[in-house]
Amino acid sequence: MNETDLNKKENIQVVTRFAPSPTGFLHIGGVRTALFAWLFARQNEGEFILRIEDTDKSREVEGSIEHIKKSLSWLGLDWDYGPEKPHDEWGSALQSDRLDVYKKYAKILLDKGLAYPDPYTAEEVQEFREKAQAEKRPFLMREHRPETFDEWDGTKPLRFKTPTIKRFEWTDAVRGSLSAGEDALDDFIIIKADGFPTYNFAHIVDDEEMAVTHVMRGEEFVSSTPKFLSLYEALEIPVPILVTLPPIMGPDGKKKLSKRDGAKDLLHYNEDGYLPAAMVNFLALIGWNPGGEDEIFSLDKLIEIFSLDKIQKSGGAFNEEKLRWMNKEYLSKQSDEFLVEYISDVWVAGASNRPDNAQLAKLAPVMLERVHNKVEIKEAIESGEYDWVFKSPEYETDLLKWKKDTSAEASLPRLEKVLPLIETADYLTVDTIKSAIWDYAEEEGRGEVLWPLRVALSGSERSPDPFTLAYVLGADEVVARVRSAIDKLS
RNA sequence: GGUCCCAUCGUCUAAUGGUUAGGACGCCAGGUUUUCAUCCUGGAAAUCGGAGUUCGAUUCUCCGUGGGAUCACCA
Repeated sequence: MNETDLNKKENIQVVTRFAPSPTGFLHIGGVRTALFAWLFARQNEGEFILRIEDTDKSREVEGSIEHIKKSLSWLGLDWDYGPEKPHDEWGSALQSDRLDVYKKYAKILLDKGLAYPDPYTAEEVQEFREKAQAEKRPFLMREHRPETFDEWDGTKPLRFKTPTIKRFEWTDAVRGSLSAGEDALDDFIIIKADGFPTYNFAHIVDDEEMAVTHVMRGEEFVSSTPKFLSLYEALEIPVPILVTLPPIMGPDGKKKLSKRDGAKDLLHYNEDGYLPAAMVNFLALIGWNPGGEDEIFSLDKLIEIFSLDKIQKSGGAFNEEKLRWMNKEYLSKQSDEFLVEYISDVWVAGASNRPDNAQLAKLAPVMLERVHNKVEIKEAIESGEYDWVFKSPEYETDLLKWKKDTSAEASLPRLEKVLPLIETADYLTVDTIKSAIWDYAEEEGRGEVLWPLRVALSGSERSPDPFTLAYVLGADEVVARVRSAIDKLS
């Protein structure tokens, strides 16, 4: 290879695609595939295509395309060509718009004598299948190839006539050298009776037309790769680089994550308060990792460090615990403004027990320290954990008893001492409140002073510290609550 | 069942012939200004089994075992 060739090789325009069928929402598994393909394209300053494989009208679900687009956009994955962005040369990225293209390629096979109309009815095919099973041998349609057939008029399915039955060996960017024998080869349908192509045919035609260089997909396609290879040969088109991604397994690690087994719509995670950056980071680390001990990567960083050779071969379980942790990591880096907005979303607008904006701003960092997502915030609110914000606490007098004391009454003189301190304190920040009380607390014993004060303000066994409570509540309310506690004990 | 693939703590993974097999999540314990939480420190926790190659296998080979994928006019 001379220098020119080398340069040419390096200058190859990388093109990847994500090609979902519009049969519903996208879940973690599908999106991870999209993420890897996108990362690779962006890293190589190539193109990323969103191709919609809508060749099965019966399975199509209304609104899926919009939903898929929303899901990718949420994560920050953009596409250069998609269902609404056709390409100047190859046209639409929606397969149902491309029927003529598939016919053109079918014609090539027909002309070569490498395709034939299937003469059998579905029932007859089923009989063949059952007979083969009864005889305990593999069912192969190519054994029923008709010797002669009419010209294809488009009313019957068109089958690929596998030219040579042989063993195929190929290289997968992740799995390395793979091979499969003759059993993996058969005459498969390329155009259905309704005129739509099958996946097996359409994706090969489109990848060629769209100049896709790297095909990234799940391992479910490995076993049909010999069929694809056979088609590439028949069509005389080059095989793109095949990249088999490991499956994402369900939480039990046994089965591939699927809608059937409860895989959630990606956008549910948005509603539940997961940050797109956290989700991207989490997804990137299932089935891939850069090798070091860092685990927190921004999208830009991922573009920089992503590499095909670090993709795992075996499947990885979807661990929601780790996602929660990841989300908290990202939450802790957000601005106060963001967090106020974040929490504000959870409280139903206009509800009576909703803190005002000033209170929310004070509350945000305190609440976020205790939760991983919006679901947990909602739970905390509903369980009354933040009732102290808007109503005077109700509690048993005995709760005012510090654990080292014998009775709650021991707290009385301490609260009486605290009252003037907290009354005249500066409510500018948590620290200014703290400094008004701290010396006394040190002198008397921290728990002795702070526990009853905290209970007086929150009425609860668990809560943020008393200084924070006071800061959120404000001087008037604090004084009233401490007085109320003193009354209880008197 | 045929074909193909995979195999390190419970989970995500690092280390590829030589390490006390490392990190993270989760779990447990201790500590940090009172409780909760945060934070810090520590701990328990893995190379599926058996042969072979080798001075030495987590790493290479083979055989088992286990798991997965696929065998559609679905993608």
